[in-house]
Amino acid sequence: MRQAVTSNDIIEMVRDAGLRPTRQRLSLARLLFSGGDRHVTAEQLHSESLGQGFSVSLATVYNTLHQFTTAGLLRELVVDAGRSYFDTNISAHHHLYFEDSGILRDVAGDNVAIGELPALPEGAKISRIDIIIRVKDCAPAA
Amino acid sequence: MRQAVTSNDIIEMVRDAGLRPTRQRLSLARLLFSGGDRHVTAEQLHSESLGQGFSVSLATVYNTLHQFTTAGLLRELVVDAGRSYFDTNISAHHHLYFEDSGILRDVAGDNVAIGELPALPEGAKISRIDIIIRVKDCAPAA
DNA sequence: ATAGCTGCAAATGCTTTGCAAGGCC
DNA sequence: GGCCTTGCAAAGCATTTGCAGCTAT
Repeated sequence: MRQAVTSNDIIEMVRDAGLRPTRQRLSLARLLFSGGDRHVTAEQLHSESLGQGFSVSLATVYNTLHQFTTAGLLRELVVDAGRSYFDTNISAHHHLYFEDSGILRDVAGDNVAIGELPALPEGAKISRIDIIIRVKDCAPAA
Repeated sequence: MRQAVTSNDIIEMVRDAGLRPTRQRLSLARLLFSGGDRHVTAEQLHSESLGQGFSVSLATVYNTLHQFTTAGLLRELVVDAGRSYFDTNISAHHHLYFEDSGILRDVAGDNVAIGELPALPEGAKISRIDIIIRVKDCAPAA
């Protein structure tokens, strides 16, 4: 797991992504990458930032999330129409989605094996394989 | 593959789903289930119906698609934020998604094997496993 | 007759964009 | 100083909803 706790790490991470280390981006990066792996929506991250006392506009949150995604710091995932999550864990892994609570949990990549892949059309390259295991009726412990 | 070509088949299919066989639902069902397997968006189905000379409001298309989905005649799948496809193939299978063209293709369920499943929280039941293989850079033949 | 369905248009919710002001290098 | 960023508010898009009128049974 990526460890980026110090301010310098955060600054460097943003700079390495080819982005200016502005106050907003650093604050958001700190929220995203200081703890363990996270799955957040733009809305969630926005209210978190407000809760922590620094204000970032929602538009900037969206912009930043997409910039981080393009830079490879985040992975976007779509579970429901009209709701995008951003996953701070960019290693190969899959997801367990609790339909009732909307909670998302990682599944280690090697817990789900993909067998034989279908033949791809000539020239096509796999950019990613998303596996979402949808679960019902029982909310996770928390 | 489901074969439902005659009007009677269509009527029965809708009736079996617990829905009244109205003109609109029958027309849409005919578009959806007369050919082979299809992946359509609400918007697509709506313009198809207009093209065929019968008019159905977009709201009704959405309602109908969701009613069919709830009844188990369709399967909804989300590949991109803000775009829902409805798949007339409800058997176990997965998808190849061409990111450039937005085209979706079925992958036979047995071409992708799921190995060991992660332990689920107590009481949880898998409602579905979605596997989307995202492909880049090459549009399919058609 | 009546319960269910449809159509329209307005409302919703998430996301993106345009543009003026501000901040990093 | 110059260019990238930000913030706000407005626009955008897909989808849903409210309600009056219509239709299958």
